[in-house]
Amino acid sequence: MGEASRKKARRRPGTARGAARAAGEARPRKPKGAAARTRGLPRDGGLRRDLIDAALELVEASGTRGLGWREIARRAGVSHSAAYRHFENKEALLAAVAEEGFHRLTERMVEQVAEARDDVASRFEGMAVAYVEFAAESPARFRVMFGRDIPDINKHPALREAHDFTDGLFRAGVAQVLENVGKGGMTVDIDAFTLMAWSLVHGLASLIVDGRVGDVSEAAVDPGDRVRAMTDLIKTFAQRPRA
Amino acid sequence: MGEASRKKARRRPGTARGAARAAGEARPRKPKGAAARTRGLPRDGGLRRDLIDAALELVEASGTRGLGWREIARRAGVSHSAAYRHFENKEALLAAVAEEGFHRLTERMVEQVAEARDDVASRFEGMAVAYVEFAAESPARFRVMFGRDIPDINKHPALREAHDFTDGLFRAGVAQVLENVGKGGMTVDIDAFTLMAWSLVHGLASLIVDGRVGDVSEAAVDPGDRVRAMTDLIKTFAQRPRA
DNA sequence: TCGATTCTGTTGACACTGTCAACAGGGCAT
DNA sequence: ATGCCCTGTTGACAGTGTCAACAGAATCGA
Repeated sequence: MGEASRKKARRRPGTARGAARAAGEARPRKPKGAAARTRGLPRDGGLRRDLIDAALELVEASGTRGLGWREIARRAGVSHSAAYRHFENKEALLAAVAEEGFHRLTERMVEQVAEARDDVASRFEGMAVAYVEFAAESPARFRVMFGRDIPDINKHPALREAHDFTDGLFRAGVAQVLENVGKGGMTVDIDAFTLMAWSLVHGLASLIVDGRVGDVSEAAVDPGDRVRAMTDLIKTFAQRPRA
Repeated sequence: MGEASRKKARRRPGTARGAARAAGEARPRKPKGAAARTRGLPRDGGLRRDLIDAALELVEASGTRGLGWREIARRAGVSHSAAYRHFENKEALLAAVAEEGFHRLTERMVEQVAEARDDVASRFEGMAVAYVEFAAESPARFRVMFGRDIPDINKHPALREAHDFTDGLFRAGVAQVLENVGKGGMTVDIDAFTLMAWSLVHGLASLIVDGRVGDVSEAAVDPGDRVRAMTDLIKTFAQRPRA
């Protein structure tokens, strides 16, 4: 393994493209006209959708490790590398998967809040239940959303937006809780409080996703029940008699 | 992509080995004598160690995604596939990396506890600080330890043991806290309480590792300070005047 | 209406990966 | 001394992500 200078320095015959290109949407040619949306073959509604759906299925089934363009393309009924007309690279596809994940998570949080009793504690509990249940049901997707398959979320504006929306929803809920519970002349840093709440919820979700809870015996405890057990615990301490 | 039956069904000419083999240590030949430790070339102390060290460096530097046998082997001064005399496969190598991670984490927790003031709250805070600081300093290693690069920890007994030891340490600390704080006739489920504490700590660590906290302005808050801010917050609520 | 342009998909290639079989030499026990 | 086993090398194979070159179809500008 000594001998420097092997058979490197091939490739890149003509142009010098491919070197610097944003990880954005698809391969650009020329922005020019603004109406470049419904060109080319109709293809029943867009290959892009099909590719995302196929990727979603595969990610759910076997995680992000065994996810390959060839299999995705096969499921979508096209040849490999067709996907490169719709996604810059694999990371861009995963960003789309993550984006859909945040949309779904937001939906679930809104649902749970709507179903909750009309007090801030119940509403927050609803969001936490939605968060953890979502993670438990779609662990691989959850990992794509929060893991390092997408090293820099800022390179994917749509994903960034979806993330921020979910984030804002959660923060608003936490702020309400704090407002409601924080009487009594205490001054608490809202950011620190939010981070604590998020850590609690995200931590439980992560531990479930990574298979760290429920090793033996009790088999499968409902994730929602775990969250409720936690909030009950907090209430117990909040209402405990003074020492 | 049509035409079934391509040029498959090659390989596997002679023996039928490689089919069923545990994901344990290295390629077994015959356990036989118990003294098979210092055979072959001396190689300054074992290639296995060098491989783990090289893998550690690379994992820290660029995560588990760009981790390749060839580069690892090059750093260790051997040829690719030499590693297969010491590790069943890549997962086994990662398991070794994770195992070392748990050992290191345990060390740090013990250190912090030793340095802490002599009350249970401080000792627990010390463990939490160790946990989160470790994650922040070695995010890639933390991910290997808790992520899904190793799908089933039970296939790696040494890793399982290291994990369980750390886990036990943490649980013992939480149990002490509960014992100390749980006066007042309340009955709390110790498992639920432990899970809550672990979720809080692990959640903060995960959020930091995945770059979810500290997006703007405040740049780099010390992870230990974040933990202390959290425990202070909890104390504030624990000691708040009754409503 | 018609040619030019631009999308979108296919084909085939390249560099690179994990893993394995076949081989080779050194150290150990017999 | 002999033979076995350990540990390393070499070279291969199947499979990966990505790209260049090509080809048909839909649209736009004239």
